[in-house]
Amino acid sequence: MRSIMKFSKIPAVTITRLSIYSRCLEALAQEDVKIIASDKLAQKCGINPAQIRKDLAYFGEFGIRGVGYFVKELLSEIQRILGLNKTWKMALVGIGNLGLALVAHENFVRQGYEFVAVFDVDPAKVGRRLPSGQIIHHVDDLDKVVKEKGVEIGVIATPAGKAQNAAHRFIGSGVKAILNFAPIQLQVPEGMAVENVDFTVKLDNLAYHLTMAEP
Amino acid sequence: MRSIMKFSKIPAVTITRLSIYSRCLEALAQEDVKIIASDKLAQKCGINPAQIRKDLAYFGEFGIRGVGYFVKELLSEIQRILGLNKTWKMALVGIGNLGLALVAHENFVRQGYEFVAVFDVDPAKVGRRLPSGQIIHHVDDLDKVVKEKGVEIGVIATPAGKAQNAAHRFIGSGVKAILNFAPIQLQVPEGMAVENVDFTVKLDNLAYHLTMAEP
DNA sequence: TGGTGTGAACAACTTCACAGCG
DNA sequence: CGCTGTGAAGTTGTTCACACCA
Repeated sequence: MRSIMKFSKIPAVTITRLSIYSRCLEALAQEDVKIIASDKLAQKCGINPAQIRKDLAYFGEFGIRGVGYFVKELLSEIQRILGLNKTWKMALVGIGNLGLALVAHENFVRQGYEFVAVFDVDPAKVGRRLPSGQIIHHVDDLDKVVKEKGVEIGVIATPAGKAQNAAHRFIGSGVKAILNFAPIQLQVPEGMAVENVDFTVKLDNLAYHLTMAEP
Repeated sequence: MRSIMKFSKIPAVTITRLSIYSRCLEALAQEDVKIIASDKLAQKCGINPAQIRKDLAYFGEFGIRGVGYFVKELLSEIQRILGLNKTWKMALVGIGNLGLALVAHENFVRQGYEFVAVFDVDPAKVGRRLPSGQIIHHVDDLDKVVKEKGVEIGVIATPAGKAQNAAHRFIGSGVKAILNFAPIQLQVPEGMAVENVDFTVKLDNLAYHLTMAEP
């Protein structure tokens, strides 16, 4: 049964947790841990051990009964499942403070993600070259550049008011996945994957928690 | 029954959605929309209308049957529920690209969040003043400064390897809420609220989606 | 009349508990 | 023996459908 995927509706959260497992396993591999049981891994991730086993079971049987999981092997299986055995090409729209920070962020490259193109509308920025090497294109050229470079994931780091427009450009250019940092609910057609990175929402959660915890 | 909270275990996701509703309502208020029905609001948020009504019902009765909700009134009710009728004081650890972008991000202030202190370990940075006015303190002074300034929310924007240490500092200083940008699962004591802002995980979700959608 | 508020049905996800295997 | 893999039980969250009221 090994490595046979049972596509019986995998919960969305399972994928998120796989990503977390892979992180913990990377740390373990670095500490030279060879084998780990679901209980220990669970503790490290703050997740129930049965949950881990169930999540993995959607994709195959990766453990050894009575023993646990080989750290390196499990890590590479998870990375394969997530599609991290290739480099994903990303394009960024919005070269503000946040956009710059994202392009400069070395975590992406280490993880198999790469910014191959960047865009803005500001004429003062267009044509300039970033420290990381990319030339800033005008958003009007997005369609052309995205197709030329084979961009697969669009990243939006514009102000909220410009985000939907940026999304439209990506949609038109055939990009099928968007990572959205703007605090707005994007309207996209069926089949388009959108993930929101939304610190305002997270902060509101904390504010609520603190307000409730008051005496 | 108006304004009476029925603390009967409110789902965590409800709070997240309230934050999204408040955003949509802000946009509607700006477009001078006075009244909105749950169906329309649902469409704008990409959420089921019954879900919206149920979420609101946890906190009171804010609508008028046969009519809908007064936009401004509902907005201010939600903001009150979330605890946004005050300014929350935040401290940031880690003045890298991301940290700088966060401090410069004007969205926070507009929303009632303010960075009152910033920290780093780099001697070359400590003592300098940011464009936004804050002096960079050494992390060793975190406890003192946090108490002096009455910091309520800690923000971690360090590399993964330094994040747990930063968390420990915040824990020791009495801060009860952490917004964590580092790609690591923080270990914190009971009663501490942690929210992770995790774009690597979000990207992995997109990568998985794209991999599955392949022919 | 038309949309809210809500019990009741449904769906999704999590945890338990233990058979089964290395 | 000990830990995985997994059905079954439990829990949590979502949607339906309609009574009820402005």
